Amino acid sequence: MRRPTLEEVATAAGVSKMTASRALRGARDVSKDNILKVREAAERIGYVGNQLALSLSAQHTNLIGVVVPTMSNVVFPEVLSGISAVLEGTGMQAVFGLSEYDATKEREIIRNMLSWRPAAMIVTGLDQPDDTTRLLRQAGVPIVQVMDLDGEPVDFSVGLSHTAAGEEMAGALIASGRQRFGYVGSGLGRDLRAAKRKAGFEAGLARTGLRFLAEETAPELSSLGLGKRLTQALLEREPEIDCLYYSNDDMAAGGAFACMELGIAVPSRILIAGFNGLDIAQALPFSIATSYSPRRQMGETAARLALQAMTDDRKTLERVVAFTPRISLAGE
Amino acid sequence: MRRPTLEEVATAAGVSKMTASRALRGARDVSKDNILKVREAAERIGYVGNQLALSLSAQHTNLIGVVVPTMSNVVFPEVLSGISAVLEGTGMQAVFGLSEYDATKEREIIRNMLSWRPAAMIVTGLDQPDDTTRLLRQAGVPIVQVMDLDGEPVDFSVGLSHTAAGEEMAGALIASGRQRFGYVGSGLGRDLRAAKRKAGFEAGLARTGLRFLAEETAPELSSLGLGKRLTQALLEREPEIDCLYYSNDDMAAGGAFACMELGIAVPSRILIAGFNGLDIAQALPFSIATSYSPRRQMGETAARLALQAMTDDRKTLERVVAFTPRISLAGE
DNA sequence: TCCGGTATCGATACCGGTATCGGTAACGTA
DNA sequence: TACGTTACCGATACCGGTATCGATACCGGA
Repeated sequence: MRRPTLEEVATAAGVSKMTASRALRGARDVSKDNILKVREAAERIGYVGNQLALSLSAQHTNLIGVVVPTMSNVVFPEVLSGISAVLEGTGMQAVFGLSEYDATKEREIIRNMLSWRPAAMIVTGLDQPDDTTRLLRQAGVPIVQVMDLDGEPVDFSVGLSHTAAGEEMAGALIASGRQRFGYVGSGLGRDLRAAKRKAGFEAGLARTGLRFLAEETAPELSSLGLGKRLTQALLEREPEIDCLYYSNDDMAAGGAFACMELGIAVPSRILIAGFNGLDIAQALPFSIATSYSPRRQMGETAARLALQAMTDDRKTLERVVAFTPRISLAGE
Repeated sequence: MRRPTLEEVATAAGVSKMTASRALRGARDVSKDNILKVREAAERIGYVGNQLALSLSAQHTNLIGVVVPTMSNVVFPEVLSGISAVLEGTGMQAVFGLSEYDATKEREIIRNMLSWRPAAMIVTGLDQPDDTTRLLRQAGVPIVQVMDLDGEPVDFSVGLSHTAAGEEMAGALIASGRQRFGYVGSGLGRDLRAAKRKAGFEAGLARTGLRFLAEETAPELSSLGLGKRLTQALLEREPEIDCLYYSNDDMAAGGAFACMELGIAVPSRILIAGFNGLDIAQALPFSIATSYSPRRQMGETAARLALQAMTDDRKTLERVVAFTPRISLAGE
């Protein structure tokens, strides 16, 4: 049971394939009579056009390839959401792929996507290995690298500097009087942006001669549960801490829960600082510090940039779109 | 600057297109010498195969279309994650689409995807309008409907009964001694599964002659912040409530935060019940009730089923894969 | 020397659309 | 009547791969 082809629609309508094609596309040079006949025939036999043939013939697709590392951190679904919203109604279609923070897997996904001849690609981060970068460069379509700024983009980058974000958070926390810092992290080594924030934070501490008095990290990806466990472990080892920096808000919220269970006042006794500005950081009944990252907006901007680069002259577009995360210490 | 074609690789290697094709695919009937020459040429000029031509020729693709309503509820990213994991290494590629809980948008996405001739489709829920169902049925490929069971699947359904889940939660809460119930919901009218849970819960209450004493709902999608606001509003109107049922765990956790701020003991004074069994329901420093839904597992099962139905005889496969959510009142 | 088998290669057709271009019919006008 | 214009239609080529099948070269054995 094969799907009906345009040829079959044409036969059913008693016209040629070419006339049927024109009729369905609303092209000119078709009589009203035939338009009706073809539409009716197509409807009747349930014809659905074949993008494979169309795209092969037209030498381009309406596909935009999007690669993100994971879905288990809400920021990426939000980026996808922003991309999807901008593409809505443009006739473009996003194709998603998950790299699981694995460079090899990422390259295979990108190669796979490129074999579909997408009109543009949006990938996460700037830290791809050289062979992946070459692949992207040779694709001959606009490449937008999203989420990060610390590095050199293939074509365009849309994001924020995680190094700077970490450093500024450190500065703000020191300015607020904190002195004994600890770090709780997850998935370092894989999550390069979290690692950049940590490095930036440490640089910020170093400016006033400070450093982390304790660290607790795990290779797993971030989660509330992990943040809670690692925080408990860290506070047991080093109870004198007065400020904890986390790899992100999920971990930080978990840490906040740990403090609640231990009866530790937040933020008076221990200040908890994360990254992202998730919903949870605001809804919590007490304040935790965070940097608001405009995830959805970055997705939207990346998609818009990709669309522009497809049509406009690429040279006239800004190569780098920088966002600055707003730091909040007070939970608002 | 067009991408190089197989023809160009062949010319560069000094062989015919056909030999080049065979060499790159590792097919037989090519000399070792030519294999090397073609591989080298392809590598040198950065050849990437063209899936459009391949799939058009082969009359099938390696695409699996996946449609979910939103990314702003973590359960869907998790389903996607499960699908993606199962497809990993099978050569199949997932293509995602977001319907935003809009039936018209959903139909357009499905039509769009079908025009790419996917090898299977995975869509959310069983409540598509008739024209969408017809579209799916006529596609001639395996259709897996995921997340829900209350309805008749086109081919296969993988999920749980939300009606039953609501009803059972009501029973469990009544059995635990609660009597004055309230409901806090979001996105009803759009989120049909949340509506089913509510209806089931009400049926469960009705069995012992009970009903919701107060409801607070909003058309927006669920979020922690919304759950918090609606809970505050509801408790102001109806402070005598001793149990609140929520459309899901996001909302419930928001409600829990609202109670904390109001100094209301949870669960002793008010029991809070959600749905999904999210991470947050466990990490919270006090217990909230929830039904654990195996989101990732449903995604995995749906993907596996799609793969099987593509190869095996469809008739031998179970049409319905049912999961039963485990209810937890105690936060574990 | 001749023959069958094996290894290797390439010409051709085809997948299902659309661009292109030439053809036909109808009509108005000189 | 002859001709140009307009409206409409369809045959053909092409996009970039692979399946198929026939061709060629080489080898060993009779």
